[in-house]
Amino acid sequence: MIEIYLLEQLEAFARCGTLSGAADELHLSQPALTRSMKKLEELIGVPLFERQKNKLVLNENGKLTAEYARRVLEQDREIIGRVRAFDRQNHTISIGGCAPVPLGQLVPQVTALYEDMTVSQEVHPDAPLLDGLQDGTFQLVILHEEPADKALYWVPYGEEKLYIVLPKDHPLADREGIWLKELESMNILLFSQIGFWYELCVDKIPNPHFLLQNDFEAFGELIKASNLPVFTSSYYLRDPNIPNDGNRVVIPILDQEADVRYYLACRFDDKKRFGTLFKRIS
Amino acid sequence: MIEIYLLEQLEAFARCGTLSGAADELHLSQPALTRSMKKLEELIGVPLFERQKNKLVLNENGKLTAEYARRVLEQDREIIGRVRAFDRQNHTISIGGCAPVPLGQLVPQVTALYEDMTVSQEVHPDAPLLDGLQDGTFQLVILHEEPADKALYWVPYGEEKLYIVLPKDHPLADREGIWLKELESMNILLFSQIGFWYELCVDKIPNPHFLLQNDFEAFGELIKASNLPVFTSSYYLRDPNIPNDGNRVVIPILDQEADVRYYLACRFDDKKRFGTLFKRIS
DNA sequence: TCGGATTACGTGCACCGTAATGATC
DNA sequence: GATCATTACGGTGCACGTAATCCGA
Repeated sequence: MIEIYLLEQLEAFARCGTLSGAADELHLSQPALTRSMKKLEELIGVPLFERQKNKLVLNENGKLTAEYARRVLEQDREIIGRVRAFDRQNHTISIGGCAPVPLGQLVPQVTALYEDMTVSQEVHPDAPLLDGLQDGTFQLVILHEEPADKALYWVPYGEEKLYIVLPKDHPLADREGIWLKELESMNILLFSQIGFWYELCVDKIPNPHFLLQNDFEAFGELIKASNLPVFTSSYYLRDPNIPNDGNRVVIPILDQEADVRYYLACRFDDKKRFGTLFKRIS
Repeated sequence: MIEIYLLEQLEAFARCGTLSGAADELHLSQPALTRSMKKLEELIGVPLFERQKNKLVLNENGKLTAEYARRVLEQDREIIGRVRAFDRQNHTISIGGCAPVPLGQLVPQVTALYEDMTVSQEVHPDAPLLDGLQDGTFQLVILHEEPADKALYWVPYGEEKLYIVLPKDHPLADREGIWLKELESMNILLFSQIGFWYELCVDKIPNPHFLLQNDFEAFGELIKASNLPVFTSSYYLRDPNIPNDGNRVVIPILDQEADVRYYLACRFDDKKRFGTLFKRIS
C-alpha cells in the first residue's frame, strides 16, 4: 500500500514544481523528498518523472498519480472532520423555535433532562424549522402552527398572546382591544429578537415605524425613559419583575394571529429518545 | 494526517470483530493493534470504541470511521493499478483487424517502426473494432468496409479475394467461377481463425458443413491427406510455400463480398502519431 | 556562484514483537 | 485453561537530517 505521507509529498511536489520548494513547504529536507519520490516510483513500478540533469519533472504517469493522490488525500483529510462532526452531533441537541419565549422555557428543561448533552438553540420561521427537522439540523422544534407532516410527532406547548402597551394619553388608550391595522404609521418600540412576531407585525401593520432595539437591557431602559408604545405578551405580563409604572395601559391585540398556540415537534424516529421530555411537558 | 496503515488495521478489526483476529490476518501482534487503535482515537479526537473489560467493540463513531477507511483504502489501492495500466497503455499499440491476413502483414511493420512499443493484435468484426477505436481499446484497426466516421483517418490497405480449392474429380471442378450458394451442404475444410470470412461463409452458404480446424499445422496436413474442398485466398496463392499438388483446382468465388478491400484506420487525433506508418504504406 | 537534485552516512523515533498481567468465559 | 485486551520493555527498520558532490543557469 502507498502510505499517505508519500502521496502528500508527491502532491506538494506537483504543486511546487521543484523538490526544494516542496521540501520547504513540508518542512522537510530535499534528500527526504528525493528518496520518497524514488520509493513511490519503485512502489508503483513505472517511471513517474523525467529526470533531467538538474531538474525533476512529472511525466504523464506522474501527473496522473498526483491527480489520484489529491483525491485520496482529500478523502483522508475529510475523515477527521466528518467523524468529529458526527460525534458532536450525537452529543448536542439542536432546538429551533419560531419565537424566543417558548424556546427560553424549553432549553432549561432539556438541559436538565439530558445532562451529558450540549443544547443549542436557534430562532427561525416555521418552514426552515420543519426542513431542519428533516435534514438533521434540529432534533426539536417549536412551531406556532400544527405540523401536518405525518413523519413528525408533536404535543401542544403553551400559548402566547400579544398586547400593546400605550401611554395613558394616547388616543387609543381607552380601547378594550386594538387591531394591528389600527397601528398604522405609529412609532413603536420593538425588541428585534422576537421571531415570527416580527413578520406578523410587518404583515399586519400598514406603513410600520418600528424603533428596533437589539439589546434587551437597553430596550428596557428605553421603555422606562420614554412613553412610546411597545408590544408585550401574556408571558411578560405574568412576570412580576416588569412593573407597570402606571403611566401606560395594556391593551390586547384583537387579530386572530396574535393569539398563538405553540407546538413542540420532533421526528417520529426520535419520539422514544425524547419520551421523558414529552412526559414532563404534558 | 491519518496514515494508510492505521486505516488498514481499523478496517481489518471492523471485519474481524476482535483485535486478535485482525492481528492474525495482518500478520501483526495484538499489542500492535491495541496501540494503533489508541493512536487512531487520539488522532481523530473522539472515542471510536466501547471498551468492555475483555472486549473491544466499535461504537457509532468507529463504524463511521471504518466506513470512510474502506473508501480511502480502495482509492489508495486503485492508484497502483490505474497508473500501471495507463503506463502500459502508453507503451503498447493495440491493433484490431477483421481478418488475420492483413493483420499479419501490418504487425511486423508496426513493430519495426515503433521499437520501444509492445504491439498486440486481436481479430474482431468491424463494429467492435470501431467501438474499440473510440474507447481506446485499439489504436489501429483494419476494416473491410470504408469507415464513414469523420473522426477517423484511414487509408486503403490492400485487397484479398476468396477462392475455393476443389478436387479435380469434383462436379464443379471445371467451372470458371462458383457462387457461395452453390456450395450448399458441401463438406469444406475450414481454418477457424479467419475473422469476418467465417461470418461471410456462414451467411452465404446454405446448410454449411464446415470441418473446423484450430491448428494451422494440422489444417495443412488435413489438406494434403484428404481431397476435401478448402477455401484459400489471393494471399495464399501468391505464397510459393503452399504448392499445388496437381490434384486440386483453384476456382474463384464470384460473390461480390468475396472480393475485399481492406482499410487501415486510426482516430484523427492519432494521425500524426502514426504518420510515418501511413507514409510507408502508401 | 547560486539553486536544484542526488548520494553517502549517521541517527532517532515510531512501530513492532515478546513477555507479563488482568479479565472474562 | 482458553481467549482476548492491555501494559511494560526492548529492538529495529526506516524515514529523516546533515554534509558532500554534481550539474546547469
